[in-house]
Amino acid sequence: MTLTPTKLSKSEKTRQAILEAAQTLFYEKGYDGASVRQIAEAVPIDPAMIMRYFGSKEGLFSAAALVDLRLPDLGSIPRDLAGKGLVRHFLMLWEGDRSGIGLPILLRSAVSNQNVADKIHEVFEEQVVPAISGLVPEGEEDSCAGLIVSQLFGLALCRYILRLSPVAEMTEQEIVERIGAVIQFHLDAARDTAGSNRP
Amino acid sequence: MTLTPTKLSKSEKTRQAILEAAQTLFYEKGYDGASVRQIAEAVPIDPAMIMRYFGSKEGLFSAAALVDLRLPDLGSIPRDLAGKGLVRHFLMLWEGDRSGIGLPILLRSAVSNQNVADKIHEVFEEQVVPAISGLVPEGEEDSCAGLIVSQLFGLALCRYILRLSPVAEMTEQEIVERIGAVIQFHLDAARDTAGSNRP
DNA sequence: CGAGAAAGTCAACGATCGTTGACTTAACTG
DNA sequence: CAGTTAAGTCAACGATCGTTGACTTTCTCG
Repeated sequence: MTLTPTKLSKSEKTRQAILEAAQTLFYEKGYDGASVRQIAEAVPIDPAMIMRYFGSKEGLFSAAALVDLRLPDLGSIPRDLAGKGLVRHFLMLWEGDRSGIGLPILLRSAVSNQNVADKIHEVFEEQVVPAISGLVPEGEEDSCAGLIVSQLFGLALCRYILRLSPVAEMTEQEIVERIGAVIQFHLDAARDTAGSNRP
Repeated sequence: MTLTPTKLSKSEKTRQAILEAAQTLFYEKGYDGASVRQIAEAVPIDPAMIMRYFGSKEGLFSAAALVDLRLPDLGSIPRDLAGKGLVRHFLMLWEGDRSGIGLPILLRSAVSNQNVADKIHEVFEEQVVPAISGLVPEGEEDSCAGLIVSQLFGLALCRYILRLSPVAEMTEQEIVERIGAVIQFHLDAARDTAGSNRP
């Protein structure tokens, strides 16, 4: 057989090892701050292997920072719980297992890298806007989603990146309640203001 | 005289020129992204002069990223206008003249630099918390300030750094109204929840 | 003018970076 | 076992970085 003795071929195993080390370092230090050599040293493997498996540092980053937000169907929960639900889901991307690390990686690197910022635009349009489009009137999805993302990105920035004391030390529950109320506020505001400026 | 023929001594003029070029480039590309050589080329001057005037790249950054938020006295305006006022003032740091560029510079670099993140902590404790401490009950200042800063930093992140379409394209007035309402929401929530979890 | 200080230039240092190609070792196949 | 392919190592490339010290130019003042 050309395939796996136990589960994964040998090359696939090192490929995964590289990917995990890359995710850890890209998450901690961003795209520019994490060097190919440091990632290789963490595996450990020769830096040249990274080029063989992923072509370039950019190729490695693209493979390490895939984002699938797996946003829940907000239509299936009571409308007035959507705010808290979104915050809880968002917190899990940072505090949960490795499967949700894509967005944290992107956010850490987007500030100093326009290509990465563009990737966030894609995630926004393909995953965030559709998820909340059922909750707000037509024509309000974009601006409402933008305002919600502003609050959630600001939360992640202060809590996980800057580690601003009060925000970093709040319990998960406190965050869900106080930020959830704000997200809910945005959702309700979008419903209320709709039509007020229409022909 | 040893001093100025017109207004500034020659050395002070180039010092200012270096500082302005540094602010522009640090703002656009962050601490790591902007090199001493690029800044020197923009002045234009030899890179060695930067070391003579500011000692090191860190010294230049410290001089370029001084932050004085000049927050207004929130006690002198109606309490229910504080939210919008804070947002308006915050937007001016990015869209106003060069005098308010300190925080934008810090924010751009803090994501990939722990030293800069610590500087933001200082600004938070010395300037932000005192400014809003008169508006919320004792014991709530820190958490309330943290939540407000979360929203404002998230706004700056999406509007000026990521340039996320809906947030970047809103008019200043729209932002003031919709984000201002959220800031006001945080302030009111801090007043309401005070005492509910007290001994 | 001429001496001395200030302002500015120049070339080079060691370090790190992403990337490459030649080479060696391990694994699989006939 | 022999031969081919895959997996991994090694040394080096050109580029850029922050920083340094020696040098030259410009200005100031006795």
